[in-house]
Amino acid sequence: MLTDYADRVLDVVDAIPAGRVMSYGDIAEYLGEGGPRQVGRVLAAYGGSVAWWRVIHADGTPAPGHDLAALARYQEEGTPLRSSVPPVRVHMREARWPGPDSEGAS
DNA sequence: CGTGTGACACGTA
DNA sequence: TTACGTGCCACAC
Repeated sequence: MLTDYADRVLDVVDAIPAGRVMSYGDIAEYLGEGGPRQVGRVLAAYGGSVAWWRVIHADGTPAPGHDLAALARYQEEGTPLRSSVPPVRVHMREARWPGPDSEGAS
């Protein structure tokens, strides 16, 4: 059963375009509720249905245990990386995505 | 109902 | 740059 909050999180993650990423805190801030822990918990539970690798820490490091899988996606998606080997780090300054709002923004 | 833990973030050393 | 401590919220025990 997907809670309303989980549904919002998954919706935002699914909206992240290839080559772009968002931090847990960014998503929580975009939704305006909960916190980075809640976002992470949702992805850990239902992340299997979304591009969880596009959701990473504020440092640019992917989820622990899946850093290699995420790395493969980044190389495939063309995500700007600062480090191609562990500790895998995404170039947040360039890859950070403002949110779905930027798609229809004037 | 108290304690521990976690796919986090931030400040400071 | 890494390491440590603290605040945050939700959940398992």
